[in-house]
Amino acid sequence: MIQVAVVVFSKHGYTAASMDEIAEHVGVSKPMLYEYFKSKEGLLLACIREARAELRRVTEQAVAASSTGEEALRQGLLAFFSFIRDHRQSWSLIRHEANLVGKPAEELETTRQQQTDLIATLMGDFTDPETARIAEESGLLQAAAEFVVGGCERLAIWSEEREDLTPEIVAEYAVNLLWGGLAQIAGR
Amino acid sequence: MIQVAVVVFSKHGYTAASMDEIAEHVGVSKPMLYEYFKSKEGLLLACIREARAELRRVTEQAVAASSTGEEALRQGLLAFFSFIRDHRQSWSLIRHEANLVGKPAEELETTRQQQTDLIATLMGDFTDPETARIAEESGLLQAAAEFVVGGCERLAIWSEEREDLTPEIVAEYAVNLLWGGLAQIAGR
DNA sequence: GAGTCCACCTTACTCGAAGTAGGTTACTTC
DNA sequence: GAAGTAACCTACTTCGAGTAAGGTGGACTC
Repeated sequence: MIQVAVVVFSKHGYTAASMDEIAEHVGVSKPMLYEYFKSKEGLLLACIREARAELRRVTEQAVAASSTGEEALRQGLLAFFSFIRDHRQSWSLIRHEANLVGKPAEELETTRQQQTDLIATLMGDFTDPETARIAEESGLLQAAAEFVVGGCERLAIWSEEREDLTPEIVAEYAVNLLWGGLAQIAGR
Repeated sequence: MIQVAVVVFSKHGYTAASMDEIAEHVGVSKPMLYEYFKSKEGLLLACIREARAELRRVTEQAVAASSTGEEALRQGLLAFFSFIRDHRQSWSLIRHEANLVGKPAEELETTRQQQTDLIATLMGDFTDPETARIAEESGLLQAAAEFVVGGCERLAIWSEEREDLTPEIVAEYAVNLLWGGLAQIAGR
């Protein structure tokens, strides 16, 4: 049911997708959709929740299987970019979650926060304690995590239409950039 | 006229905003809006175009006034974060441009590309020629630019609800992260 | 085994907002 | 002053989100 909705939403976009169409594809009548998911927004929310949960699962798994900090970073990113490649529709929904405005989106913020928290603690783990404490207090750790997430999302969108780029290559780019910084690229 | 629309769109969100309301606030009738901007999407598009143009103006100006690469980076980011702080509504629209799905958004991609191109050439400028050539060929330069843009957007969203953070501080965070990389934070 | 309840599902509606048809005013041009 | 036209409005159509009210079948009571 949610799967069907994901397909329709990602095909036409949230606004253009009609509940009637979804209902028909599911093989059920419209009031049923409203029974299960309160509203059109509710349905979209459920879809996004599902997609995010799946994304979270694969990245956490990848991270957990790593030993060093740098490897965790690389594996996590690789899992992320691979997910994008293999689940375009889910990814499309996650990207467009901004269509939800106001209160209902707050629950999603929680999910997102979990994502950044994962990265933040990850970074905290492989940082020496004193530096980590300072970074944490200033909010720098959170900021860095947010930055990583945003950068990767954008990178994923960019790489979508470049078929010569495998998830491995993109993850490699991201790791290099992140780990070494621009100073390295600049050669200084 | 566009200004009014920006206010309404950013207040209720694209879907919830009604053309009637906008028309009334403007002091004109609905068909007029359709005369000038083809459709609701068209109106939103015009608003976003306007907002993006303004954003682009201030960042380019900041970059042009800088001499070294690192300073250009810092000043550009500062201009960006200041813009966000001072033009919440415009920023809100830019963030939600994803509401436009399909063809009309292509024109926006162009604008966005200009933004990343600016960053890419900027980075190319302060990189030694040989390194730059290699980076360019592999697409790394573009990738880095995309990453920067995405990271900053996310960072901007995050910093919006933290009033203790001035644009200066956030820009500083971003510069440090970008320039030095995570390795620096990790203390290794 | 007839009556009653209830979960599940449908058809057929309301209502609000996007988009449009066609008319009106007022101003320019010859 | 008639013809044309630009700018604008009122009043409509259309479409889709959300809902009301009713029907069907199975389980449960006595």
